[in-house]
This record gives sequence, C-alpha cells and structure tokens, in this order.
Amino acid sequence: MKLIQIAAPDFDLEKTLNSGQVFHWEKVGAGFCGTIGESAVYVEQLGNVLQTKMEGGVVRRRAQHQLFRKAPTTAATTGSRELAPPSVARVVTRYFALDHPLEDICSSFPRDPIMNAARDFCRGLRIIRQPKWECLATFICSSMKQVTHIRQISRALRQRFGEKKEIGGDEIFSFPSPGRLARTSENELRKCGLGYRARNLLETAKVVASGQADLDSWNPLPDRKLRKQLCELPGVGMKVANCVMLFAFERIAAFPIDVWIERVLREKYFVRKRKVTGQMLADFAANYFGVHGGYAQQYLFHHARMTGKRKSPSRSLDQSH
DNA sequence: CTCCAGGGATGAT
DNA sequence: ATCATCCATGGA
Repeated sequence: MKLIQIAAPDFDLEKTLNSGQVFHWEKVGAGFCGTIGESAVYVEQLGNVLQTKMEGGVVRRRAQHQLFRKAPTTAATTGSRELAPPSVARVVTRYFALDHPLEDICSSFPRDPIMNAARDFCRGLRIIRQPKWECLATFICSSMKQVTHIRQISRALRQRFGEKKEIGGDEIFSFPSPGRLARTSENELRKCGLGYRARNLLETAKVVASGQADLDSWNPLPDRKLRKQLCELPGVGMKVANCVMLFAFERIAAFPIDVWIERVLREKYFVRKRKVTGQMLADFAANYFGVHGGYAQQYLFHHARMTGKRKSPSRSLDQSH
C-alpha cells in the first residue's frame, strides 16, 4: 500500500503520542501503529511531513464515492450533499489536530520561567481529537494507575473485545464499543487488569450503550454543564471529566489536575504556602493559564514527567534556576 | 477531613 | 535477589 503524504508543520508526532493523552499507539519501525476510530493506521514523521496509510479507510475520494453509490443508503434520502466520506488526509489531519493554530496557542501562555521551559520543551506537541467513548473509557481505567499500566489495560481490552484489523502486516485492534463492553462481566473486565475499576467501566458502558447517556448529544453543552453530565457517570470525577473534555470534546480550557500537575502547581506557583486546597489550585489554574489552559496544562504535565522529579530520597545536588 | 480500592513498573538496597 | 513506592482518582 502506498504511503500518503500530509503536510504537518509545527508538529511532533512522538511527543504527541507519548504525552499521556492517548495510550494505544505502538512504535513500529520508523513510525507508529494504531487506530483512528475503526480504521487501522500507520503513521511516521519525516520533518514537516507525515507519511501515513490506513486500512478500512479511503485512499482516494472517488473510490469510496463509487462504493457508496453501489448500495442504496439512507443517507441518500436525507438530501445531504456530503455523501463522500472524508479522505485519509482529512481524517489524519483532524485526529492529530494539525489545524490547531499552535503558534497562537503557545503565545497565549503566561510568561513565567516554568511555563517558558515547558513551552520550549514541548514544541510541536498537539492535543489530539479522540473518539469520545474510547477516551472516556480509557480515562475511567486511568484512575490511580501509571501510564504504562494504562497502556496495558487499553491493549488487553482491545485484544479481548475489540475488532481485529491489519495494517502493513501488523495486527491492530479497535477499541470495543460500549455495547460490546456492556455485554461482558465485571469478572471478565478484571482479567484485563482493571481491578476495582472494572465495575465503573461496566456500569458506564451500560449507561452509554442504552442511550441513557448520549455522548454526541452533549456536544453543544457549555463547559460547566458538560462537566456535570460527565461526572454523573460511574468512575468519573473532576479529573477524568476534565481529561475527556480536553481530549475528546475540544474544550481547550479544561484543566485536569493530577498528581504531577498538583506537584508543579504547589512547588512552583504556591511556593511555601500552607493550607492550599484543591479548589484553590483549580481556581488559580482557571484564571492564570487563560483560554488555552488545557494546552498549557498538557505542556506542564509532559515537561514535569519527562524531566522526572519523582520523589528521590537522595538528591544532594538540587539545581534551581 | 480521612481512608481505601488492583497490580505492575520502577527504583532502592 | 527482595522490598517499598508510586500511580493522568473516585467514592464512601
């Protein structure tokens, strides 16, 4: 299969995929294998160009258009003129958010030493547009787990309950639908390493599969209302809700506060202050980091995690600027 | 406010 | 080799 080339200026694929926002992409050769929705995808970066191929997708618009016209579909009766599904380039561009004005976003970050360092370190990192259910389910599994664990859980869920795809000779599994997971049992989910999170994922899958919670219909809701709806789902608190808003609902201002971000805020922005509550941290973040706060948060998170400042008892030479 | 709920990677010893 | 710590937390 021929590789399709896509312009990808101001983009860093590896940083984007390894920044703790998505957990299923695996390094293969010079690039990565994964899924975008139900399609298996291979993608690699060469400078400012993304080379990609997709299985179950479209190589050319015309081919899929013909395919569409062969079978009578209900879409034809709707009168919509957008019958042709988007091209591979369009799907990939949208998924990796290559249309985000990254320069403007980064320029809107506050100018302080911590933020400057994070902005410089994370150049090219973009917040991608993930499928809603996949994102929600994965972050329900993320509670009190490390990134490597979440990857294992995601892989186990896909292998057990997802649909097998193939791309360039590699096996890839799509993320199981809410209906599929709703038909499993808590015990089956525990076999994927979910622990106590199994019940939450199962219950949320049932609510979503039944239509009682319609994620797509929540698109027009304002941030506050959307957050409230998400938090009513089992296993979803403020942190997970903000992650789903940021990574799947394009709410760029949503500011998830996890262990790492809390450390950064307390140690860098609330230096030597007692009695700092979580609410105070959230209020500060919402006001200080601005309309693209979610992006700022992602940069701070990735920078903190990569420059590793996990508690080490023996740090005799603590260097500060 | 506190406490607890898998389990595996990671790091100290 | 074993042992302690940590974890993109929610719920009680």
